[in-house]
Amino acid sequence: MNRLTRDFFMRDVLEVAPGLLGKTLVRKQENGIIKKYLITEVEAYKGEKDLACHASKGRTPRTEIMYHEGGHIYIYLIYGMYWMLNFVTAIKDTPQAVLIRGIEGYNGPGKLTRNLFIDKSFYGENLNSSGRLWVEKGLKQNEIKIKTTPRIGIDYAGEIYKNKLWRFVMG
DNA sequence: TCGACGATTGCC
DNA sequence: GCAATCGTCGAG
Repeated sequence: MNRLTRDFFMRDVLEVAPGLLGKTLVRKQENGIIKKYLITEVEAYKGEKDLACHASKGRTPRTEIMYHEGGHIYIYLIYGMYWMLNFVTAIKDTPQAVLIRGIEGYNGPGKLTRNLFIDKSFYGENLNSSGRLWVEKGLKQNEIKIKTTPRIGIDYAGEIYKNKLWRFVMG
């Protein structure tokens, strides 16, 4: 079995996020067909101090899952139209998540979820046990070049956090 | 209850 | 450049 285990996601988000580049996102559709995509672009959102992180506003019904242990799926709707796919990281009570921004073939977090038919119903599912979405090994870490940049669309996050190089792109 | 706003996208 | 479109959250 190539599925990444709980331990992979139980680390700090700044380790997990770049570690997800080159890994394989696996989606099993309702008709049983399995599709696999290399992960090419991610962003890290780290804790209540990170003003770009939804958890900066504390524990709410929406952010609740980020306070659980790594490996859970955090999904939310943005601009009334697009579902954003995130993976919770680290141990319990440290709200962190990785936004999956791009996979091979689809660039853009909204287009990605639309094409893979991922929506609110995935909220709270666990990548260790889900029968329809998980992550597997992919490229070897030494085969990958990683570029870092500031995160997209978070100008409101204040000078410190909007400039953090927490977007990771493969290639 | 109400209003403001957003980790985006695609069209003008 | 800007509208689409609606769940979430804090204020009233």
